This record gives sequence, structure tokens and C-alpha cells, in this order.
Amino acid sequence: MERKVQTRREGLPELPNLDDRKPVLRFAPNPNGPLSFGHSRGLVINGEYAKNLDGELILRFDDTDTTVKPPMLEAYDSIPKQQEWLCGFAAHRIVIASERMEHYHEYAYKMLDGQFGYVCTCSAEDFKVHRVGMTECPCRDNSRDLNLERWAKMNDPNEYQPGDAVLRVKTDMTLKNPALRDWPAARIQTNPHPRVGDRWRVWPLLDFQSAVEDYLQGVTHIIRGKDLMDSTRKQTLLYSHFGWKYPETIYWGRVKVHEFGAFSTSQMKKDITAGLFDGWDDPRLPTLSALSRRGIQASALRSFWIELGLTQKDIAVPLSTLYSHNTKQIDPRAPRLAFVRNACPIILTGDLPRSGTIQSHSDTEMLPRQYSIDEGVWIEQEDSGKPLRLKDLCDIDENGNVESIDRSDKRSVVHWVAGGIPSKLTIASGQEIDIVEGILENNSHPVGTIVQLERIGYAIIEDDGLLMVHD
RNA sequence: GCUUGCGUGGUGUAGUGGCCCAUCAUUUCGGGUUUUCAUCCCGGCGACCCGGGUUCGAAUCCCGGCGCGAGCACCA
Repeated sequence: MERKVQTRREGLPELPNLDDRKPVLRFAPNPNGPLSFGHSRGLVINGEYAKNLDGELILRFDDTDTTVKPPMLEAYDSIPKQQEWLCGFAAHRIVIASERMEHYHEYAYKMLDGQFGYVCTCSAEDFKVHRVGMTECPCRDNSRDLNLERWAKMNDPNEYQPGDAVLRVKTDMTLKNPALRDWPAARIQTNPHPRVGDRWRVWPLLDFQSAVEDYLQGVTHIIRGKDLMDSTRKQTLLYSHFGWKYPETIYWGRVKVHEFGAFSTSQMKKDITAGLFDGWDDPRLPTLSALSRRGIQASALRSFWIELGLTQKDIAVPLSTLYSHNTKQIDPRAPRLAFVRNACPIILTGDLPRSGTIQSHSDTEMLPRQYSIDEGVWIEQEDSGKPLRLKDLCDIDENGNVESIDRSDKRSVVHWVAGGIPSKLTIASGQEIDIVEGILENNSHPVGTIVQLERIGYAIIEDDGLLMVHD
């Protein structure tokens, strides 16, 4: 009798129906702002599959809305950079939807020509009545020629105006799922697009633009949030009209990170403008630039998302999970440094080595730290008033008299600074930001170095002080 | 309301009929190493939503219930 061996699956599950193909995956954010923590899941998962299976990752800007979520020009530069930082490689292709409008128009025309699409002049409210009541709207049976004529009117500034007409995909008004009934594919927008201005008047909606583009790019697998499940169903109906085969689709559930609360790109934009936050990399924000600034490693983000996997469960994870991944990445390389909060001077009397060196890291070969003591050292207010072991130096009594060079008993070990420079440690916790003044040990680590502040936690060196990474 | 999806320890996750009195990680607790309350190592606690059914056998299949999420936009 053959026994199956119990094995635990590591990493991401296999891609379904891959056969011998190289997968083509895509991540399609709206460039209405820089990427945030939430985006990083799509980037990591799609990127990992592309990398591991020798496939391709397409970074696509779904920027066909100029009204509700207008594109932000800087995002076209920052997003590819952040994608490369996070994935560890640059996307194989970058597609900008607003520059591919002729394709969408071409297929819109084909839809009308093939009579599986129609121009609808019902108002949104009127159409809702048809959708809910499972009845067909008057525009639905218009002839091919009339539809083409109305399509021309949609594209003509002197004819239909925004709201007057939309392009719909003919599905079936009696479909069980109301979301699928003759869904809209394109509408009129007159707000100029920051990249292509007012060259186009009729813009595709996500479900149409994305579906056509996935076909044109040869996307094999779509991995996205399960909130887009109905999108798949709509697009599958469109694909069958065109006679195309829809890509394999995989979904993940909703993720909540308690500490991040509810942020949206547009809300952040508003709050930054209002001065509530310093910028997109304000350490309180869940943006990728803020996380990177705070010393969160791309590799930690990757292992974090890979560990969460691709289940459709809605989950809530604490930030401590991400931090534990990050600690594994940064600890082996983080030089130790002393930072004394609420510094309190203590004069040392007696014999002790007035200068010397201390290890920067017990496990690796790093240049040691040097110290030189004149009269005394700084210790934390909280530690003062009792016999102490000054770490790597000597035992003292509560008044600073040196009692022993070697460790003589179990008294508590504390960190200290000789000389040093006044500095501040910025700690972002949730929406709050705390600044702790203190004395930092002399050092020559460049800006951007992640250090471990002894007995406190990890921090990153910035131009004007320290920024807490996590403890 | 209609549609659709999900329910394994505190939090995540593996598991597609017998390996499972259930995997791994994290959190927490205890211990060890360490002249840091860190890192590292060892150990403990702790779970298959409920009720039926199918089966020799169910976390795994079926039905019902309950709970939670998402969609029903001229946003993405």
C-alpha cells in the first residue's frame, strides 16, 4: 500500500491551467496617486509568479477616468520605480491605457458593428429601472446604422454631452445577477486628461478597457481581489461576443490592517493638501514610500504577502506580522547604537578604561564602536538612582562610583553614551506621531542606515534625526 | 432586496475521504544563549462555525442553518 507523505505546501500555489506556457500577468493600478500598502499585494503576487515561472509582468496604468479619480502625473514616474523596488525587477511591459485609446475605440466600433453593443441614451436612473425590473430599454433594439450614427454623436462635441449617452454591452436583461445586465462599456468625459488632453471624448470604463487590453496583451492569468468577481463575469460575456477565451482568474479576499485604519488615495491626497500630513511619505501613512522610508524592506513585504497566500477569506492582520518578517531582514545587518532618552548625566569616579571599543554587532564583522569618557556618561533618567551595569563597561553604584570592571552580580544592564550628540527619535504609531529627545552615540553611519538602538528597537537614520522602524 | 464568495488555534496559513487526537508561521507564556527589554535556540498553551446526511471512514463530499465580506456606478 502506497502512503502519501504529508507535505506542507511552501509559497504560492501553482497557477491553474498553465500547461507549458510562460504566464503573462498584470498589475493595473489607477495612477491617481502613489502606490500604497494595499497595492503591494497585487504587485508581489503577480510579480512572484512572473519571476518564478519565467513569465512576464505587465504594469498597466488604468487611467481612463478624468473625473472621479483624475490621474496624477507624478504617479507615472513613481509607480514604476516602486514596482521595481518591491518586486526586485522592472516590469517587462508598461502599458498606459490613455495612450491606447484607438484600440478601445476600434473594439467599441466592432461591438456596434457586430450588434452586440448599443448606444443607450437612457439616464442612469431610467436604466436602473430596467436593470432592476429585468426589462429592455428602448435603445436596445436600435439598428446597427442608428447605433453607429449615435456613436458618432457621442464622439462629436456638438452633439451628445456627458450623461447623454453611454455604450452598453448587450448581454441579457434577465440574467440572474443584476450587475451583468447590459453593462456600460464607455461614456463621455470632457475633463481634459493630464496626458492626452481633450483628444478623446468617449472613454472606456474599466470592465471594457481592461478586458480588451488583457486580450491584446495576451494575459494568461488575472490575479486580483474578489471584489472584482463580477467584473470577470461581465468581461467573460464580452469575450464570448468577440469569440475570445478569458484568462484564468484567481482572487484574494479583503485584507485589513488594524493599525492603518481606513485610508483611501483620494482622502490621503486631501489630508496632505490640508497639511494634516507632511507628504506621501509621512510615516503615519500606509503608502509604499512611507513604508520604505520607515525601513520596511521590500523582501519583508514580499514574504509577508506570500505567507498570506491567495485565499478568498477576508482577513485582518496585525502589523506585528509584517514587522517580524522585517526583523529577520534587518537585524543581521543593523549596527548596534546607544540612544539615551531623557538623558541624565552621571559622573564616574574610580578606575575604569576611559576609552576603548565595543562590538557593533555580535554576529558579524562590523567595525567596532569607539568611546572616550572624560568625566561621566549619559544614562536614561529611568535607569538612574540604583546600582547599574553599564553595558560593556563597568559596574557602578547609584552615585557613579565604579565598583567593578567585570560583571560582579545580577544588577541590570543599561546602555549609556559618552559625549554623543543631541538627537531626536520620531515614532509613528497609528495616526499619532511622537518625538523623543535624547543623546545619540557618536557614529559615522550614513543617512538611511538601519540601526538597532539598544534596548529600544530598530531605527533608521535620517538627515535630522532618527525614525523608528519598529521594536 | 437580488447576485456572488468565504467560514481550521488569539492572528494568519497547510490540508481536495483514511497519513490529521490536524502543518507551519506569528502572538503570548516558560526556559536557554547573550554584558540590550533585541537577535538566536528550546519548550508550553491554543483550532476544523452549527445541525443533519453520504461513507467502513469527513476538516475534506451533499443539504440546511448561522455568521462575515463583496458586487448591483456614466470609479478603478
